[in-house]
Amino acid sequence: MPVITLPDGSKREFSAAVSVMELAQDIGAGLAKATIAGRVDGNLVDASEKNSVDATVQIITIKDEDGLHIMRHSCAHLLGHALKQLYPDAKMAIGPVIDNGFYYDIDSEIAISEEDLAKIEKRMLELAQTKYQVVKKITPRAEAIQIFTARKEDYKLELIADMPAETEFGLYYHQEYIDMCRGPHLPNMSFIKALKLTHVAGAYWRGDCSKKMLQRIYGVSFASKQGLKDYLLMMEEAEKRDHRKLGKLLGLYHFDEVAPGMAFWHTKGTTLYQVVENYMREQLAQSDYEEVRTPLVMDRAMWEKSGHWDKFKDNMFTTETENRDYAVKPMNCPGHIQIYNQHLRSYRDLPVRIAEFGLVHRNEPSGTLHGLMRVRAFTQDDAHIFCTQAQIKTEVQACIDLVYSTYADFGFDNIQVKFSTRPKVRVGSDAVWDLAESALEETLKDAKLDYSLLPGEGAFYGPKIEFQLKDCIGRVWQCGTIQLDFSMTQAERLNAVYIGSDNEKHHPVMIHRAILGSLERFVGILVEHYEGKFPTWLAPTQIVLASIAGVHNEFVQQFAKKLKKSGFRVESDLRNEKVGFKIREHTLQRVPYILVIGDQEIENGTVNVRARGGVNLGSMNFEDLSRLLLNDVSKLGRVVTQVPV
RNA sequence: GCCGAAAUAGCACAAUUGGUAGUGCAACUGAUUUGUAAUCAGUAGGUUGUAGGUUCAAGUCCUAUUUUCGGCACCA
Repeated sequence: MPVITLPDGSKREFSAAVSVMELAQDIGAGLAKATIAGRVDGNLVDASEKNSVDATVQIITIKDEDGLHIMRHSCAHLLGHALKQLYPDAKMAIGPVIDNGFYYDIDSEIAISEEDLAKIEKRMLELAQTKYQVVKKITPRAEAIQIFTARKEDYKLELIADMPAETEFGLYYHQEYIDMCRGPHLPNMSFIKALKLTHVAGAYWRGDCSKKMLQRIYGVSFASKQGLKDYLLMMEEAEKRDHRKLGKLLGLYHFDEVAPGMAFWHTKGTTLYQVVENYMREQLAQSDYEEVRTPLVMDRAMWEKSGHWDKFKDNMFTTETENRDYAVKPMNCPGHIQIYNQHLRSYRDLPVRIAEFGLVHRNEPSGTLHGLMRVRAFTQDDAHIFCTQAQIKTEVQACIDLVYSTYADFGFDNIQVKFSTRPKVRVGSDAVWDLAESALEETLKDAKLDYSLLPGEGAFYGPKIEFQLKDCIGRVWQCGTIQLDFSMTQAERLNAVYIGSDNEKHHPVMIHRAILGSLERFVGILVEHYEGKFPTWLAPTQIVLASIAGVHNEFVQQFAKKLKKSGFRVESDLRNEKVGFKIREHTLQRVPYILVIGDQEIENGTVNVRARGGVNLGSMNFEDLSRLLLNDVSKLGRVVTQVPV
């Protein structure tokens, strides 16, 4: 006699075990029709699952987040169902839910092309429209093995083999198609109304590059056709922000076959880059760093000693001359230790903070290159802080503070924090790693940051905190990082020392930190974040002066000269074109201010100010305009909502 | 690196079953002297990523290669 408590607190009593679906029918036919699954005492279950004891039950419909999730998961099954009809020899691996959608990994001799997706999608929708019922059968282990053996589903068998403790498995019957899953799933495929298979790509079985590469079919699905439409439109809009497209359109940088993964910065891109770099340089000065420059190429022996050669040589560019081997630096730390070691340090000198806008080269695998986000040559706003163990917390905290104030100035407020611990390939003893990890995590906790753990993702010399930002389509990129290193300074590595108050030699702890990370990547993120509509302090060209006719050109040039003298980045457009044409071009170039100058302005000694977004701020003289511009520049990127559109 | 796809004028794109490589913008020349998102006319621009091959004939088919794109693995 189960008593079921509903979320509103009301209770219903049943004479026998009752399923979620039966409960929904008891409440009303409409609800039953909308029922996807249930949450019984907090656990998600299929709508068909019987419950014989007292419980709290929530009915899940497509309107619930869980309902949408379940529907997407069932979409993966539907994909399997359709795919096996079209490609009977395909073997199904795994088909989980991801953000906005789902994928299924399959193994097939036949390569599925993007064109084939439309065909599969069509079959999926046809199958969904038959409104067939999904039947779940809890199946004993031996029988499940028998079923998948008969069906030649090798990957399902491997999954079963990897769960030796399980005695039974949930098999979902989609007409003739059978999939194995914990569930829950839709009771009926007609809930699926809006889906699209988006792309197909390779993916290693179980994410292991030593295993076979499967074909992964990605799809998205929504509760309504409008939801899908909105999503596709949003993606289309997001792709317009792509820094590779905008970089070309705005004349910021380009890439060339002669140097794959290395940017050619054009003058406007260079300006943007320098504004970012100089901003950071100012922060360094305020935070008591000393800036240095170290060689790009250093003797291979030094890299062997530092541990880089052993752990990192596959990613290093090398060169050789006069029978001596060199490597191009992939990191700045060894160079900074050379500078640290140039004189004997006292404990009174610590912490020593050595910073460099360090150009590093890393021979990244060809398949990883991605615009400015993943390159082979990039400049880190790098620094190494040499300190005592007692100083770690204060120094790490200062770095965290610098990350947050910097990101706020650039207009970012959505920052993901990750804490990465010891990787398989590493230097240093476990005792040292214990020390480093706990020191870093403790600071992270004290800073009250919301972070997630990435076990095994640390640097080879120490654990790290990562600060990640998202690109236009939601891909996450690591930018800032703080890494704790007890190893590199040891005698057997690069042997950095200081004399302690006990008059003995000690090895300092080294904190590796970058705030922006790579200047290249950070600029790429900035381009996408602002869609090229940079706040005035960052805009490569801040002001364009447009003359109406040739007779106005002299005044324009004088006015432009005055603005330049005041430190603004100014262009004059004196071309023999209509002012509408000029405005269109500079609007497309996302210039924050366009100054229009004709007879009226010259007569009054003013300029007519058109702000980005088409707002006419009226005519003003040089002093008023300077005040306006200075005020705008001083805001940096902090007030995101006030960026002109 | 792995799987799949793509590469045509400075840029964005066309080019039937293999049959004379085009259009728009940009560039250049001329006219126009212009008031807040495109003035008009004309001219020029290409070994179709590179290297081979098949064919009477290749942008199109085949092979190799480079780069790019989407993922995967990697990411100090």
